[in-house]
Parts: sequence; C-alpha cells; structure tokens
Amino acid sequence: MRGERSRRVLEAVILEYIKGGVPVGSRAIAKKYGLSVSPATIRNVMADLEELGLLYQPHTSAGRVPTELGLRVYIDAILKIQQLSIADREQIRRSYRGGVSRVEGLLQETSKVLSSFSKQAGVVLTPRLSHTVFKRIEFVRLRTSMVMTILVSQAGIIHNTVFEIKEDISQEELDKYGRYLNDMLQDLALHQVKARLLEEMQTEKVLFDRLLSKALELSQKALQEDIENSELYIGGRTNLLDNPEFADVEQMRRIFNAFEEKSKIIDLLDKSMSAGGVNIFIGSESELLDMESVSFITSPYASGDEVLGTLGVIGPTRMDYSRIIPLVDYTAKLLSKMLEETF
Amino acid sequence: MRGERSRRVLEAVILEYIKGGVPVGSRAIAKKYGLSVSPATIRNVMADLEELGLLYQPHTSAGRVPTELGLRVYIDAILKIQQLSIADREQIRRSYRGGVSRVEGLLQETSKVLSSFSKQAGVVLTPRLSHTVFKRIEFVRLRTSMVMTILVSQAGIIHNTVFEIKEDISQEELDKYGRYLNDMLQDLALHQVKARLLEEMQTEKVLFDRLLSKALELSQKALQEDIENSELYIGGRTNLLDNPEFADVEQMRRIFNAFEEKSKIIDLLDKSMSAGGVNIFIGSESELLDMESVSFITSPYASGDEVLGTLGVIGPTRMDYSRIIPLVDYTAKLLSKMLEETF
DNA sequence: CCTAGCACTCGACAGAGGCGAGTGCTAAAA
DNA sequence: TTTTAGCACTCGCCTCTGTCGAGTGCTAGG
Repeated sequence: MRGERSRRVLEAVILEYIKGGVPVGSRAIAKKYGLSVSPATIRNVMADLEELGLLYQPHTSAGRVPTELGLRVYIDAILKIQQLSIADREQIRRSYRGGVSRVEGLLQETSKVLSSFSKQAGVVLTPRLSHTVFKRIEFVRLRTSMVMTILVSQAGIIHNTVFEIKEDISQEELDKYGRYLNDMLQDLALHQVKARLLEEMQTEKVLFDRLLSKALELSQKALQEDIENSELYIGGRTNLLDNPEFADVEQMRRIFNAFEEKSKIIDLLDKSMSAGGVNIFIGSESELLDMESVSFITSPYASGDEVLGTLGVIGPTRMDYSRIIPLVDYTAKLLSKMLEETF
Repeated sequence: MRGERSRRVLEAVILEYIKGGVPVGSRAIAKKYGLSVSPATIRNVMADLEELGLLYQPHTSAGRVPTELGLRVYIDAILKIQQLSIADREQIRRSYRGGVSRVEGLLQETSKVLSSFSKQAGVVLTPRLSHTVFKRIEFVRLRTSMVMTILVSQAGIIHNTVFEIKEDISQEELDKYGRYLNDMLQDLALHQVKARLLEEMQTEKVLFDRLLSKALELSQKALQEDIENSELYIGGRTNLLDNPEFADVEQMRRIFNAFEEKSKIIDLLDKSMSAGGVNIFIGSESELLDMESVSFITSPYASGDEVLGTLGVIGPTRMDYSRIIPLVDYTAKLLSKMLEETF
C-alpha cells in the first residue's frame, strides 16, 4: 500500500461493500468517489491491493471484496472513529426511560438497545458473581430439610441456590446464621469469601460452636455452586436475518447454534473483558467460532473500578464499523454509569 | 367421512406426510399401508376427503396434503395417544441428573429436554409470581436511599426489585420491616397480599406507628412491579431450521420474531394454562400468531394443587404428534413432581 | 504514469424441452 | 354398485442452452 491513493481506493471499496454487500467494481468507485482518475487506473490499484491480500476477487470477472486483512487495515489505519452524535446519544439514553428496577432487566434492556441501534444482534455478558463484592446472604427454609440461599452482591446481582440438608433447621436458626455471616463477610470480594470461610472453619472457636460450624457449612454449599458462570443476554437475533450474506441457511444455522450454545460466545466475551476499551474481532480472528463472515465488536463495562462484564454487537464482517464502534463504546460507558449510580 | 376406509386413508396420508413432508400420492398409500385396494380406489376416497376439506391439493397433478381440519380430525378422532415408552421416560428423567439447584435452572433445563426429545423448539412459561404463595420478603440496603426487595414464593420462585426511597433507612430497620411483614403475610397467595396490605394500611394502629406504615409502603412498592409477568424459556430454536418447510426464509423470520417478541407466545401459553391437560393448536387455530404451518402442543404444570405455568413444544404443523403429545404430557407431570418434591 | 479501447470471462437469467409423479375419467370386471 | 385397469393429461422440476451485462486484464498510445 504505497500511497494515499491506494488508501482511498481501499476505503472506497470497503464503504461501498458495506453499503451494498456485493462485490464492487472499478467503475462504481471511479464515479462515486472523488478520485479523478479513470476506472482503468482504479483497476491497477485494485490489482495491487489484491496482491497485498487486502482485497479478493470471488471470480475472474467480478468486482472486489475486502478480505479480513483488508478490513483490519481499514479499521486500524484508515477509519477515524468519531463520537456518536448528540442526537444518537440522547436517543439511547431515552431507551432506558421507564425505569429499570433490576440489574437483570437493565442488562437485558441494554442488549436490546445495542441491537436496535446497530441493526445487528446485541449481547451482554452478565457479571460473574465471583468478581463482585459480597453484600448479603440470606437463608430461607422452604420445607423440611430444604434450604434456599440468596446471595446479593454489592452491584445488585442476586443469585439463589436450593439444596437439601441432612437435618432440618428452623427458620429462626437460619436467620441467626445469616446475621453471623453477614457480619463476617461484609465487603469481601466473593472469590475471597471462599478462602475466608475455609480459614474460619479452622479456628478452634468454631469447632466448639455448632452454630458457627453449621453456618459455615451451609454457605460453603451455596458458594460451590456456579458463581463462576455468566449468563448471556442476546437481543435482536432476527436482525441478522436481514443480512443478505446469511440468506444461505447453513451460515444462519451456525450462528444461531452459537446463540443457543452460548458458551463459545461467553468465552470470547470473557477473554475480551480484561482488555480495556473497544475490541474488534473480524471473521476468523475470533478463532473460537468457526465462522467466517461474522464480526464482534465488544467493550467491557464496569461499576466503580471493578470490571463487571462485557457487551457488544455481533454482525456480519460487512457491518458499519464507523457507526457501531462508537455505539458500543458509548453504551458500555452509559451502562457503567447507570450501574454505578443505582446499585 | 363415511367409513373405516376413509379414516384409514386419512391416517395414511397424514403419517406419510409427517414422515416425508411432501404431498403424498395414491400409489404410495396403496403400497405401504395394508389397504388391499388399488391406487384408483384410493384416489376416489381421497377426492371425497378433499371435498370434505380434510385434504388439499397444492396443484392439479400433485399428491395430497392434510389441511388443518384434516389434522384436527386425525388428532381428535383417529390418533390413539400412547404412553411414552419406558426407555424414553427413563432417558428424560436422566436428563435431569446432575442436580438442579434453582427453579430457573430447572425450567430452563426442561425447555431443553422438550426440544431435544421432540427435535423441535421447547418452551416453558415461568410461574407468574402473582399466582404463587408468599414465603418471604427481605429488604437489603444497597446504598444511601437505595433498597432492594427480594420476594420468595413458596414454590421457590424469587424476584427482586430495586428502588429509591426518599429518606435513607438503615439495614437494621429494614430487617425489622422484614420480620414484621414475614409474620403478617405468611401463607397468603400473592395476589391476596396486595389487598391485605391495603387493608392493613387502613388500620388505626398503623397510622400511629411509623415503623409499620413505612414497612407497608415499601412492600407496596415492591409489589406494584411486574409480578404479573412471566418469563419464557425457549430451547432448541435451531431445531426448527431443520424442517424443510422453513427453508423459506420469510416463514423463519416470522417465527424467530415471535421468539424474540415473546409476548404473543406468552399470551397463548397463558391462555392454555387454565385448560387442564394437553392442548393442541394447529396452524391458524392459535390465532395470535399469523402463522400458518406452525403448531403448538402445550400442557400446564403445577406444584401441589396450584397451577404454576405452561410448557410445550412448537413445531411445524407437520410434526410427529403421536410422539410429542405424550412427551409434553409426561414432561409436564415430571416437572410438577420435581417442583413439588424439591421446593 | 495514466487512460482509452478491446477481447475475454463468468455469473445471472430466461426460455425450451424432457421426465416423472400423480391425477381424473371411462369402461370393463367383480 | 363397487372396484380396478388403462390412458390421456397436467404440471412442477430439472437440465440445457443462449443471451446479457458487469467487470476484468492487457496493450498501445497520450
């Protein structure tokens, strides 16, 4: 990619391809973009770009299509990421009106916002419980020998587990356990809680106090459950059906399977959680999913200074990066702010 | 439908159509089904059935396809519903091994079981909170003026709401409210709780007791939230992609939109909740969705004697009713039993 | 180094023809 | 009266063919 012109041509091909979804030819570019050169010249440039692996020709007499590498170069070197327009921001904020009274609802709503503004699928990974800070634990006796544990984190995430215990325990006693544990575990990160419990169980004092040992045992049980797992909210799956490249049913099935399976997407989002800021995976870059032609744009969100989860947009490689990148960025920040203010 | 033979022919057409998905001709039936008559005779019978509106001919020289009415007659008058085989039951029960420690998980798992055994989409409507019996209420102070309410029903359903209050309240005080309300509301159905709260608020005693009035006010707030709403778990969406009749993308989009929207399906399931036993909606019978060629098979599930929700299978009208009806029936009963035993 | 011109390639589309499954009708057999 | 065999007919599906047009690469001239 020697010069300015090459860059202009690459950009033009990509923009045109994003708009239309079909291979773009030299004439279209010569006409629509202010490059005052003839199609033939464009063709030469295109041939160069193809040699560099940035463009690709589906068949001899078709126009050019950007390769993954081409898109990567475009995003890294050419695209100037703008801010979201004031109007857009306002409209996004307005989507949240009407109150969100539960974290789950807020996150789910966010996946919808992402999808409706991107016209693609929006995803939000819920916080892992283990990454949050302990707020409260509560035991409820459901029936003989059946106890429900409710765990609340500082960020307002709530998690419950039901299990059977050997001998029945009255609600009053359970309440006592709760009070004891709530004192002890206050303000600990959840992954520290486990260690703390074990530690505490070693104390001599506990060995002689049935109350304490029982309480510790119960909370252990509650914690070995899936506090490591995240949920995944997906909004706007059907938007993907509008993309012509998925007219092919096989592609569609692949991606919907991934939505159903979830674990692969969760892994991907999880991975990009630690890397701050907006992340972009183009096509096979995501590795996890054997899906060409699907891109991810993700960004972590946080509350205070603890990173909670990741959100993002899933769409065809051919999506409007210039709009969606700032969208994801802004939404992540907005969500972080809301979580911080409310919970 | 005069005689036994007509019935046999109708059955044969439907079975064959369910198997293959393509219009079935007279010869195929004469051969495969033990009707010892010639194709010509079958043709006459088929013509009669067509006149009755039970069969339908896509075009002049094609085989016959059952109409909705035909399927309805088949299901009501011809199909003998058998029990699920012991092996199948055993396998279904085995799907639940590995413990289910939350109602949500149990219901979600059930939607997967339904889908994987039917090779169609499985749905489970979660209990409406308002239909369940009060078990416990708990207030957690998240931060200044922010309170989370956790509501637990006897069936183990759990619901939380976060809201802002005018003046800050300490956790100790919130705990007091909780204890007071837990005593007062024990064993009331949730839809009665609201009434009871209002009633209580009229009491003179309350007017002079700030504690009580505050507690009542808070719980009011928690209850005006969406306790009327149900969630919907959908499993195995992608199974539907394997049905040849949905190769047409437009159909697919419709149904996936309904999955995304959910409310229409929820309404339908809600409606069939009160009608006990297995319900079947064939094609346009469901009215709610403008979807020809989609059938629902549903059954309510319960815990003890309170009906909690509905589960079912969604598939093409051309699905294997003889297998799926008992599947839905059995699954509903099994789920009911598990809910009853555990929660 | 750029551009005009030209021959060439290849997918998309439309029309023609053959195939085969399935029908309805009629007349003969049971 | 009911069933069956036979036959002509219909119609969707597939394949083949030819045309069209977009787009290319190459070459020669500005």
